[in-house]
Amino acid sequence: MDTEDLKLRFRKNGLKAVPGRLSIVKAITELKNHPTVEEIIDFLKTDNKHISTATVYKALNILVEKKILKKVRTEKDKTRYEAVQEHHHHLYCPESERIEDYIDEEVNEILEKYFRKKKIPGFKIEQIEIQIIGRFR
Amino acid sequence: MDTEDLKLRFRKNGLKAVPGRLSIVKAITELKNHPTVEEIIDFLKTDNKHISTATVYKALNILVEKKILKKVRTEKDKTRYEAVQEHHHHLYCPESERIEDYIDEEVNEILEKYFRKKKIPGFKIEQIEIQIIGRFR
DNA sequence: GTTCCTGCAAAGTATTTGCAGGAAT
DNA sequence: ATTCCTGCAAATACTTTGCAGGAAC
Repeated sequence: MDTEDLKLRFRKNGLKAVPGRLSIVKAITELKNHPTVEEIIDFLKTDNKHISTATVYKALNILVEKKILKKVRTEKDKTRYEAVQEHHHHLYCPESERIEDYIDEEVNEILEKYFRKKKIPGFKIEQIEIQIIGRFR
Repeated sequence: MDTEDLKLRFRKNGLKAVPGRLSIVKAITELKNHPTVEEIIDFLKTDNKHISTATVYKALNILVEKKILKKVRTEKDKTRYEAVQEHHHHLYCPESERIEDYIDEEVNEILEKYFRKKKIPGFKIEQIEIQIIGRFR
């Protein structure tokens, strides 16, 4: 994610382009692993960027609200975060707690087509997300 | 879920068929709404069954481990629980935090067939769960 | 200059743990 | 008899909040 794009995106959402927020989003995109708050802070520490826990939490909440980030939750306690990008799904291994993005236009089309035909009474579908549970080898 | 069946299931898993556990699983099946711990305790209170928070948490963790219950997590903080039954998916409305089970053999078959053909390199699929996000009306 | 961000410490909520007594096997 | 469950209170883990100073607009 390009820094200037990101700044624009912040401003479009009425957010100031402050270093804290920028570095948080950059950390999440660079880490890739759907990091926890702890992992984000550690990453920034390694980068010699100090940022307090409270600031990270505050920034994360705002960014989720503005749909720049998204929460990812597993059966474990800690919330993980990812940068919102194209429509994607997750490969998840409960044992290692590893999560990978899974992008597959074909399956999207199949599901979209299926649910266009097969309506669910009383429910308006906005998005479909698949969680593919298994093991990495 | 029948009480005797449940007791058998407990014993098969090396768990004692104690009242606490029985009433918790019954509460979850009767509540249907993927209840939180608080909702489970409130439900039991109404039933004049007192049970301490710690006991509920301990029981829930054991039952999840033994695969009699399952955690259901949303972007909100509180963990919700459901009784494990047939393979199903979730309709989820973030606004109302309402979750409904969605059972659809047809979509299971479509996905199964699709992923039998289309392998994901380095990943062994065990289960596929769809989260259908939208709004109830 | 105004509004919003940042950090610290304190508070809040959800969940876990240790231990002593009690119930199921 | 043994093993495991139950409840209480205390502890822990994660996240939020209030406030004062500082940075972006």
